[in-house]
Amino acid sequence: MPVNIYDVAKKAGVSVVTVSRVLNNSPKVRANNRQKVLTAIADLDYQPNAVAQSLARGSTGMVGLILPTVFDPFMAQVLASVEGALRDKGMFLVTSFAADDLQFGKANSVRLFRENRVDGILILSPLKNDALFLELKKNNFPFVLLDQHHSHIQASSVTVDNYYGGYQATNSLITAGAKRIGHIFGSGVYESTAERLNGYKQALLDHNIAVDEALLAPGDFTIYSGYKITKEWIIRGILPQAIFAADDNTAFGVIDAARKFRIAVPEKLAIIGYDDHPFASLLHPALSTVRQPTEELGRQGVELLSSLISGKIKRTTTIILKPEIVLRESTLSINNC
Amino acid sequence: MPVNIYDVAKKAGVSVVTVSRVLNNSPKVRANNRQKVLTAIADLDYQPNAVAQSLARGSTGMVGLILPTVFDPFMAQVLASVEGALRDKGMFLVTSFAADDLQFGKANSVRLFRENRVDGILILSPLKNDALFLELKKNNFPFVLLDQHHSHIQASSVTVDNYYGGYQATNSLITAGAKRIGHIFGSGVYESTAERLNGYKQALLDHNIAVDEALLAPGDFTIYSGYKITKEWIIRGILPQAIFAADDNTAFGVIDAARKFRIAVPEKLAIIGYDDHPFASLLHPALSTVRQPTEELGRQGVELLSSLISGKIKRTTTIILKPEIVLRESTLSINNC
DNA sequence: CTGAAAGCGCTTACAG
DNA sequence: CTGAAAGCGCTTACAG
Repeated sequence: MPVNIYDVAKKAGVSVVTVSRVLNNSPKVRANNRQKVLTAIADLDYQPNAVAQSLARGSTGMVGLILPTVFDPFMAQVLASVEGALRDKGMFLVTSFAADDLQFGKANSVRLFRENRVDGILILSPLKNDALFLELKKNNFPFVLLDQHHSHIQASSVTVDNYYGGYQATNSLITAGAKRIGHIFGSGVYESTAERLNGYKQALLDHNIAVDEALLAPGDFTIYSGYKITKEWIIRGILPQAIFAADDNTAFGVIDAARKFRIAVPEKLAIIGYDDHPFASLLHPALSTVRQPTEELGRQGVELLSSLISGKIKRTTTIILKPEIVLRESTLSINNC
Repeated sequence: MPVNIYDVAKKAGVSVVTVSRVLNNSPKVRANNRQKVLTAIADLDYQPNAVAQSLARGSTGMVGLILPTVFDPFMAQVLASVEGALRDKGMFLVTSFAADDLQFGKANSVRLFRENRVDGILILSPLKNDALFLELKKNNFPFVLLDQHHSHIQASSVTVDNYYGGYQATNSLITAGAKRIGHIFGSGVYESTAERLNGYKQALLDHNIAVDEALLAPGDFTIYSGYKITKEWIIRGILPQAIFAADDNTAFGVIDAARKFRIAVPEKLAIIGYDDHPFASLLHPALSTVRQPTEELGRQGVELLSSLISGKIKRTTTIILKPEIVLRESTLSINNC
């Protein structure tokens, strides 16, 4: 039923080879013939079959993105960025939400490359998955890690400097006038958690502020954890003047708790989050935060992967991006008495 | 380099036809031969090439999802649900964020099916795109509309009853004791806006409450629009006792404004939103809302599309799902004086 | 139950 | 500049 390359060739009065050449913009086609082919294509409303092209060429023009979830604004932003970058290249995106089931051999994400459905894979995950990485390496399949670097296994990656982000966030609190600064950090399994924490500590030390273990508490990137810990600090009477929250969700919880106990933000409690959640600038008080370069993360990831696929780059490449501080109402200035 | 079906056949001492049969679980293979093939597959770590299978079979095992954005929790939930449903079927998802550029012939989303990259397409969009629908129809390509129905063009769809949602939301406000109930509706371009509005009006009428045009205001599904309109109502001294917001974003804006003007929620102002945003249950006061059956929307969409692809269903099918009221703090009970 | 042959719709040397 | 032939890696009647 659908028209194929032979129909076009017949209609144009040339061979399929010539049609193929026109399709692929080969320069060595006589102008006259090119025109005949173009006309036939238009008349027949012909569109080449990508599956056949993929088989013949040995590449599909599709890229896989493996990510744990899309309910996190950071993940969603990178996803959108990756899709946009691929679209600009005329490529397609196959998404696989599969943080967990990677261990199974026939996992969706493993099939993705083992069955040659895509030309390369982007892995956006704060968690390491050695089984997947090894499988990729064993098959010599092009892949790039996003927001994660890996020391054990040679792998190209694009990451964001979490130490820098943690340092700058804390620094902005110090600049606002705070001396006692708490930090609610994220889940321990993520590397970013330790890196942001280290940045926090170093910023304090650089300003001769001793690290107070009582003002360090483990959150889990949820509103509730921010709420609970802040409430606890308030009740125990050790609420600091400022809090650096592991992410904006946590920060929203901190604000929620402060409001409940009628503690003025930022006058009595300054807060800075991380990620620049869509709500950060929209709710009151507007939340200061650390914006991650998600657009660039996605774009650079696609560029790097493309180079790996085309073979332009052979060796492992690492790109480190810097996050950006965004100051809003929640860190305006501390009332220091 | 990668091992193919001929390598397996040779190793197993059978023909590729037999290998293919084992791969496709054909019953007519002698147990002995099946075992030899299985062993060879395991030894060689063979995985069939999906591209070649697609070409030979005429189907790819991939489905496309076209959606405008992933930054909306409703969209994100449906996306996740679709991916899960496809995964369960062993199929893959190609995502295309393309609400706008559908008009162009070589748009990413059009190439998706014109180039036979997917077996069917799911369109999740509150906006009509006749050009795309017609193109799909013309090519006789299987597709299902999600959260949208179309009267002009015959198309299968899975939708959610917005009239019912609007009616129930308003009804819950009446039940809570409110008489003067405002409604901040969504963007006019969406059909859901008019449907929810109609549900709102009918609920009022059914309780002998006249519709007050002054308490109807156009929002645009943003926090800001909810904030601005509520503020205006407060300043003009016409703030109603309760507000049905077009979605949770709008509702968050309403709460934000109420807080700013120190109007107690829900005592002085009851609020119900729509969508059950992840934050709805986490911030204080917890927001009452209308939860859409996103999981089922995605699952049913995939099922319907599968039936269309396999040819089990030929004619246009419409499935209408009901949303569910979720009552929380923001509508607890009105202080009616 | 098994396999030789043809076919899916393209692209790519190769020869002219 | 052009096309006949082979090949990409599978599946599917068809004959045995």
